[in-house]
Amino acid sequence: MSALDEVTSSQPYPAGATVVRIGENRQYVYTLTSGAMRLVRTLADGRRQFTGFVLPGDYVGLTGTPKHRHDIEAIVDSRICRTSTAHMRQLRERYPQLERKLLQRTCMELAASQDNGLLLARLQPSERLANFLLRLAARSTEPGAPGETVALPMGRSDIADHLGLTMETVSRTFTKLKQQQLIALPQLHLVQILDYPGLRQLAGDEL
Amino acid sequence: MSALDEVTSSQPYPAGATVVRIGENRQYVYTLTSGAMRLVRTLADGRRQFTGFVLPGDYVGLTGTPKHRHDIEAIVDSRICRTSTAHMRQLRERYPQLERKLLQRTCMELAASQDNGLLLARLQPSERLANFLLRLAARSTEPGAPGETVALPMGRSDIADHLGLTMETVSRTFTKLKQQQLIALPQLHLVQILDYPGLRQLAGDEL
DNA sequence: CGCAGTTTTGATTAGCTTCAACGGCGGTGG
DNA sequence: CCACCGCCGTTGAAGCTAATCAAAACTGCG
Repeated sequence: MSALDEVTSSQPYPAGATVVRIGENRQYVYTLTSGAMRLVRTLADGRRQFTGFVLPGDYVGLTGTPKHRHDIEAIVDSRICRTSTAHMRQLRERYPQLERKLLQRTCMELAASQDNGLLLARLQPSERLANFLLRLAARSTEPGAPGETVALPMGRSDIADHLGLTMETVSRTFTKLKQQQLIALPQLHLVQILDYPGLRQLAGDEL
Repeated sequence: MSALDEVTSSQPYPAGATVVRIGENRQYVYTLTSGAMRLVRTLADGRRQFTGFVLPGDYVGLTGTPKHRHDIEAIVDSRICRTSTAHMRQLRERYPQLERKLLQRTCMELAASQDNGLLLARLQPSERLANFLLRLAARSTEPGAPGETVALPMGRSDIADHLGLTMETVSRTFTKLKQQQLIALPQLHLVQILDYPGLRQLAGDEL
């Protein structure tokens, strides 16, 4: 009963709130039910990079490490469910095959992180943004549908910090993709993919 | 007996040889016994990034994915041992705690990859190189010993492809660090760390 | 000793960042 | 309900850093 309580309790966080700080002991595993969050790494002088964004349905904190390796911040008003790590431990003991699932998940994350490495090391701004938009599209609806519309809960500077650029460059790149008729921006936080193959080619295909 | 054979057989690879190609099915897990290798991702137009380097004692291919996600190339003449994945599977069934070890390993790799993301996204060339040298130093001998000397089996362009720079920039950055008395270069492929704290500070400490 | 490949160094270019100003949107208070 | 204010995003101009292009120096090797 208490375990169920844990799973179903949904905590609200206002935009800008910090859910966990880097280095804190992991006490819970979280699932985002609504809103959006970012995984943040910061340097002493303020330079930072967002390892990724958390969208509804995503898990976070589901790792093998004893401490959190990111700050987790709410981008907009959000709600998350949490499960205690103690409970997770019980589950893992009871269902050993979970261990394997977890390993597979982590391997997928590792692959994604390494893809991101190539992106940051070698891709041009327009290629990075194309990549980002396609990944976001793949997470929301079924990809490839022409005229697909994708929500951008995060601001331009959030995208910049994820892609290793400045806000200005992100903005300029958006208008460039718009001019090339690859995308349309019906609203600030809404992207319509006009030319899926073109965007995919720009993104470097395989990535 | 055949299992032992597998473990102990050591295969030679000449410099430049490709051990596995990206996308191939994983048939073996490898351990490097001598030499050095690189983990390569390449774009269609030739741009590439090296996810990491493999040094003697390192494992490679120890993942939960069914296919290799990198090309693996020998940098210098190398020898590797290999174990079939079938054998690994047996081991994992017999020793369930291996699964957990594997998960921990993968989480460490994930953390390292994400650190590298921040490096590629936000660090300046000198900061990147300082980071790289310190990580290399940490892998060879006990770190912090002043006057420590680190071997660089890879060439300058390999370092460039790992750090998201060009060969020229890497070379210039080496001479810069040399002029700042942070390092010395007794030979092309040998770095002596003169000012460990200074290098660490340049590298961004926490990373 | 000479050659080939790699590295270093130099000059130039291009692209991103920085700095700065403008515009649009939403929220708040009158 | 409207006007004002502040924030975020866009756009513009200038500066700087790393990439590019090119040549010289060094290293290892035959």
